[in-house]
Amino acid sequence: MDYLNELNEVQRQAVTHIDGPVMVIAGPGSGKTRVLTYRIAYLIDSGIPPWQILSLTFTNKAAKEMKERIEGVVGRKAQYIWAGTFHSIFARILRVEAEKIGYSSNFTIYDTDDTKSLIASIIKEMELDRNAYNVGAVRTRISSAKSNVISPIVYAKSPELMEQDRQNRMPMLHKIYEKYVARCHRAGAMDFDDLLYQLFKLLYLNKDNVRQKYQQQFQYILVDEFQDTNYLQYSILKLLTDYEGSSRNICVVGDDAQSIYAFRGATLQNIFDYQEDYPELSVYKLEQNYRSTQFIVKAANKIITHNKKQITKDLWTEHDGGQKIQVIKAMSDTEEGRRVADTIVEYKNRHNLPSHEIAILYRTNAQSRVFEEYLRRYNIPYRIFGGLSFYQRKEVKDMIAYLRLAINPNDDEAFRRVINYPKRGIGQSSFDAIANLANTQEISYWEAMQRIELGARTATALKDFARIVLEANRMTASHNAYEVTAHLSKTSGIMGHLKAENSIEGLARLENVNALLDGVQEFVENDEVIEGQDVQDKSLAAYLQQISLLTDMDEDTKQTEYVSLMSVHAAKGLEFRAVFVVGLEENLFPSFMSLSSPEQIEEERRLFYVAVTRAKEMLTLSFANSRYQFGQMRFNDPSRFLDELDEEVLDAGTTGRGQQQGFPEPKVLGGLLPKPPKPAFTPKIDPASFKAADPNEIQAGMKVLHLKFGEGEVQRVDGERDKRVATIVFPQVDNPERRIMLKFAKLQIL
DNA sequence: GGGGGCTATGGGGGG
DNA sequence: CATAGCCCCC
Repeated sequence: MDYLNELNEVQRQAVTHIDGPVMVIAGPGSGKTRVLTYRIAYLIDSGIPPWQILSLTFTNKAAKEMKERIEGVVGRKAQYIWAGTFHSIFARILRVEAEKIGYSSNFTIYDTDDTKSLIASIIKEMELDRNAYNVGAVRTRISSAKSNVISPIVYAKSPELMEQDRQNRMPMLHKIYEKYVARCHRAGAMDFDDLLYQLFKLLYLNKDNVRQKYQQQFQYILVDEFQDTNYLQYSILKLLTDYEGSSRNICVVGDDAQSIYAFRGATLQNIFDYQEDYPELSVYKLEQNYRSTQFIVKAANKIITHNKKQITKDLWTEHDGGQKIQVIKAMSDTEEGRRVADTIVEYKNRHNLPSHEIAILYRTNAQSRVFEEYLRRYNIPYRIFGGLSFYQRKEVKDMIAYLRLAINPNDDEAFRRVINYPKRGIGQSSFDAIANLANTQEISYWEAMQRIELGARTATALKDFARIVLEANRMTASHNAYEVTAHLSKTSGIMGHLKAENSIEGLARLENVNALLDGVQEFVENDEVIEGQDVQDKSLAAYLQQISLLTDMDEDTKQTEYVSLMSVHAAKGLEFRAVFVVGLEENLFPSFMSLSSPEQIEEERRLFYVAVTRAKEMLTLSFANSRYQFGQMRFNDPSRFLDELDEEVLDAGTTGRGQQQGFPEPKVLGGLLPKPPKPAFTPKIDPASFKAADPNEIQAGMKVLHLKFGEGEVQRVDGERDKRVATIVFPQVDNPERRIMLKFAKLQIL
């Protein structure tokens, strides 16, 4: 347990206090991840079986990082820990227990677009006023009801909620909610909130004592970013830990000052309730900041004093001095883009700063465009996180809709999406007839389609469609995800349709579908053990489960040489040597949506606090006097947050009026940049001469050749038969030690 | 049933 | 400014 020496006194106490409820209040950069990791390592070293440990985070990336770090400390036992996001862990449990709450285990996960389109169709069917019933607003309302454990029945009985809806001119909202739930159920679908809500139901209803099963399973529970949990999540945690005879081993880690998700139901009330519900708890406060230099820490402390609602906490650092905070005052959004890019060039040249240590953080994703333009012009590689992800592109969603139908033909939203795509002669009126029958009989579109009687031509078209889906559905029993997807890409007509388009856009769409196919193939062929995933399962259902909870935030920001562009929300938990917080203007940051309420302004301020504390060494704040917003030129005042900073932390040279000029535009950048990005390693292997050995022959000590990782030496082999896993060191790749699932391995013995 | 063009509307952060 | 929904015509 040498790692205990790497901790300061408070951190060590938080790590070794493993019995009973604990709360860790962790300021930014105070070693929170380290505490969580070492705490789990310490639990395992104390003899707690790894499968009794449940560690919940908000992003897959945080979960993955934690597992990797734990594995570094305790070794491969780490893979048996239940570590993941609330949504992914709960989905995993729900797949097993679905029948106990009236679902089939192949349920679909509806994303926000599916939810919105379903709500839109319900509003239409109910013939409600489209102007009063805004789809987005209705969705938010339903989502927040679920997040507060309010069922449609309870909703309709609540005088407050009903009154609110009347005031918002949406008196029938409870009816929409009721229909929405029924429609999700008949389609065998759960939305993101359901992954929590249905798990709560499962535990609460306690059919076959399923609650006790998980209470006993999870003896030690850890929760990261506790300030971002909602009432529903807290209720689940209570069901799991607060019961007669419980050892109440729950440790929550959070920071009230970094609570930025109130808009999706997160509430600081959980922190206060936790202290009341677990009165015997111990609280540890981590206040020493190891991330940032003096001026940044000072600025952060100052920012948060402007909020009334906060748990008093004082961040301090041993890092003296450092660079003061720069301020860029630009005349326009274009100038802001240029000067930020100029400064990046300057940093790269003067401090030899690698791109992956630089981030541009903005309030809204729409701001990324100008920065993109200038970075591209200056030949600086960049990567945009967030915004429209790969899986949200139309052609990709169309293809995925077919995959979803193959697994769950009752998936109404997937059905609606592709019943007539590519065009097969099933128009609006035919679909309306199907939808009508489905609604009167309370069956899915798919079932309604089997029963409906329409004209001969339409009937044939429907039969063709049904055949495509059924064929793929039968394939799923015996074929892997790639085989079914490749098959469907042809039989659905999507590939042919895109090829026939013969335009540049069509070609790009075709490439995206091909990229999806490549992704599925990679999923199937991947022989490496990935923590938290069932590597044995190469089925289409397993693939869909994985991608439905994936966001492009989950990609590693540090692997390649890119400047990162992302929203402040997306940057939480990350750190960079140089950070640019841009668009610091009234109406933008703070957002115009939050100006009317003091609570929301405080949340914007916490968001600013999060942004500022991402920086390790260099922090630059920028704003523009004018910018294009909503399609027209707008003039915004500098953000109030700028005025709230002390002059002493700001670089006087950058705050004066005369400093409006940018750095001279660089001419040739190539030669000035530090070494070019290291290309990803690809072994030079001729696939024709490569002969994969029988996996059963692989033994420790052998020298082997792997198609992706090149030459390596087998360290050891664990497990038996289908579950044999080889640990192999490949000296030519970044993380040389890899764990390879032999069942799927393509290894040549040298 | 399919396609093109016009108008109205909304515009934030995300699993 | 981007997109959804609508109308109209083939």
